[in-house]
Amino acid sequence: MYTIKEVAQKMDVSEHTLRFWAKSGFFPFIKRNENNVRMFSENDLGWVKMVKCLRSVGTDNKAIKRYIDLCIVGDSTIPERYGIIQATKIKALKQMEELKQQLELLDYKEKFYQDLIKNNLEDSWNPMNTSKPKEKAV
Amino acid sequence: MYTIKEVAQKMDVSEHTLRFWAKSGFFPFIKRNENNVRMFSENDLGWVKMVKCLRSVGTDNKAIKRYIDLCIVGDSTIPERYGIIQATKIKALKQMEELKQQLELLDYKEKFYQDLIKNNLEDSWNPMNTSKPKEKAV
DNA sequence: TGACTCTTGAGAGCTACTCTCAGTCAATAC
DNA sequence: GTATTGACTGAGAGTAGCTCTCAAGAGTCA
Repeated sequence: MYTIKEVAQKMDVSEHTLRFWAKSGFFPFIKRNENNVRMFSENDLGWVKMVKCLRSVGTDNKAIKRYIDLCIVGDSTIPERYGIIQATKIKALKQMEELKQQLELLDYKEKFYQDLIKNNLEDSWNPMNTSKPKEKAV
Repeated sequence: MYTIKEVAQKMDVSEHTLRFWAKSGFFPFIKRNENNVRMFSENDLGWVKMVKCLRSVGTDNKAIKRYIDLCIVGDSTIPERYGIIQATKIKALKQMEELKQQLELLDYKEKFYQDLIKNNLEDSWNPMNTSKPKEKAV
C-alpha cells in the first residue's frame, strides 16, 4: 500500500492532481487508513496508469469518468469499454503521426540554424569577408 | 494571401485560436486589407506552422512569444533560438517515448477485451456452459 | 433596400489543473 | 508534557489556454 506521495513519485503525477482525480471519482476503490489517509493498493496503481494514459491522449475528464463507471458496472459494459479503448488507440496513433511531422519540422529548423551558425563563424574567422549583411532569418 | 478562415482550414487550427495567437503577438507581420481584415501571407503560414509545432509539444505561450521576439530581433539571437529548437526537439522525443508506452498499454487492453468478448460469445453459444460467473474485469 | 455572410474586438465561460491555506494528527526533540 | 516538525486533509482561489457569444461593420446578391 502506498501513500499519495509515494504514488506521485512512482507514477510521475503531482499529489494535487492525484487528489483532484480522486475527487473526480477516478479511483473508486481507494481505502483510507485509521487517520483518513488515502492508501493506494497495487490495483489502484493500475487505475492511475489507465487514467494517466487516457489523459495523455487528450480524453477529457468527463469521458474518463464514463469509462471508470462502466468498469464498476461489470461485464455487461465490456463492448462499450472495448470501443473506448479502440477509439483511444486511434487517437494515440494520430498523435504519433502528428508528432512525427513536428519532429521533421524541428529537424529542419535545427539544421537551418546549424548552417547559419557555421556560416557566421566562418565569416568572423575570415579577415577577407566582405559579404553584405544577410537577410533576416525567420 | 489567405483570410483567417482559409488559414484555419488549411492548418487545422480554429479561427478563435488564430485570433488568440495573433493577439498574443505570435504573428507580428500580418497585414490587414482595406476593411481591417487579416490577410495571411505564405510566410505567415510558416509562423502558424511553427507556433502550432511549439504548442503541440507543450511549449507555453510565454516561451513561444520569447521565440517570436528573438526571431524579430535578427541574427544576433540565432544561438538562443537554436537552443530553443534543440530543447523542443528533446521534449518531442520524450513525448514520443511516452506515447509509445501508452500505445502498448492500449494494445494490451484491446487484446484483454477481445479475449473477454470472445469467451463470452463462446459461452453464450454453448448450451452446456455451466461455468460460474467470472470475476469483474478492471 | 434589405437579407445574408463574413469579419472584427471585447469579454464571459470553460477545463483541468495548480496552488495556498488553515487545520488535523502522529512522531520526535527538549 | 509541551513544542516543533512533517505528512496529510478539504475548501477554495488562481491560472493557462483556449472556446464561445455577441454586437457592430462592411461586402454581396436579389
